[in-house]
Amino acid sequence: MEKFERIINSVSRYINITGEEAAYFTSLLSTKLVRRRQFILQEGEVFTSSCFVNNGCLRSYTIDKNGVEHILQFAPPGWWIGDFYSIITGKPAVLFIDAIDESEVVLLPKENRELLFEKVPKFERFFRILVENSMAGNQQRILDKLSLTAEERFEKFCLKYPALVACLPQKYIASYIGVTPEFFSKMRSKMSK
Amino acid sequence: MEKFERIINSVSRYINITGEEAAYFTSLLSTKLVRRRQFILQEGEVFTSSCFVNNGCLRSYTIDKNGVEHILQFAPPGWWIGDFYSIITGKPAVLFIDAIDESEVVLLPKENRELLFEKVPKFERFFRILVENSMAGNQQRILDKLSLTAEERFEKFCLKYPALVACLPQKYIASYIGVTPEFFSKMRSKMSK
DNA sequence: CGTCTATTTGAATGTACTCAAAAGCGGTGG
DNA sequence: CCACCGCTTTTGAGTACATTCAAATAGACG
Repeated sequence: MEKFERIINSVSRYINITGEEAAYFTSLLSTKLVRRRQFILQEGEVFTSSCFVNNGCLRSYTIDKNGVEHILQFAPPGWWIGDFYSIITGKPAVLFIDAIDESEVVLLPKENRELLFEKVPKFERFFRILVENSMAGNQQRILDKLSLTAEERFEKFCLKYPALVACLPQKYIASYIGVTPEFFSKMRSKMSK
Repeated sequence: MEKFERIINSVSRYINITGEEAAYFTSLLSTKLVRRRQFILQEGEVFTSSCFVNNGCLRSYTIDKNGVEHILQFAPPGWWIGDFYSIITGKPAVLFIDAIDESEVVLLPKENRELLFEKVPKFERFFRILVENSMAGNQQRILDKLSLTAEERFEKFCLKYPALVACLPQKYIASYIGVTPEFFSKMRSKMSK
């Protein structure tokens, strides 16, 4: 299947799967088009699917008691996005997830992921490695927020996600690094001198 | 083995293992006594072992360019601690890990963990679940740092780790929630009114 | 072209930090 | 047993980084 080529390639970078296993895997998947600003998840819904981005770009975030958005993650093509809390507990999600650009995503529902683990146990390995890598990144992000200034966090962001810096509205970057859009704007003009 | 009882129990909460598998697992482990303030890892060393706490308490942290410590994690009994970056990449660690109290830890070196995955694949499942749970917690911590005030973060910390609040020096809690010890002290006295 | 949203700019404010000094607390040795 | 030492916590004054609110400007899209 054309539309599952990317996810198969992504999986194959960590584990070897036969054509048969790949066929079984893709039988558990579905694709979905998500329009700009369209939600695939709103806080309070149960959302237990893991979501792989074929193209476009999504983001996950919360909205605090003052109505301010705080972005947890961007998901450009080839990345996974979801709500771990909801996937693990089966309870309502704490996050919103929507599309920044028109996107195509691949969905792997929790029940199917569990079937996959039963039938093809090496997928346990794939998801273990995937989440261990994410974990290393998230731990670094916590430390960065604790120890770096806003300018330094922005510089790191630019190095880590050069493609995103070019295409994201800067209020999203401000939210991700943890400052207000106004302060971010002032900071940028100061940095360019 | 007495000293591996706790880790076996911990693993058994997520996967069923036979006596034989447990025996193989424990053959890959070693224990170590860590005295108060003693390091099991200093930044720049390669440290690829996963570390399970039998008793006592450890912490992982970085030291920034001004010499200030920033605590990433506390590891009371039953918790795992390590440096994901070093485990995954094999490169020098970015963290320090030392004992807050006299502790006994169980060490699982990376090579042994990989042997374990080969021989008893369901351990892939155990570690996947373990790290998915950690991931959910870490994502929440990022969002808390982005959206909550220092007071709110402290209140959450008290709810989540009541046992730690009672026994940790408060400068460690300050570091974990991301404020200076001086500010933390003032905040506490303000909150108690 | 007009509307809607994003970005910039400025002034006032607040949260948290730095530096300095004092007070508290626990362990150790005389 | 108490005096001293080192480390943690408290307190205060001054400061800095980042926020809020408001308004102006710039861009994007139908």
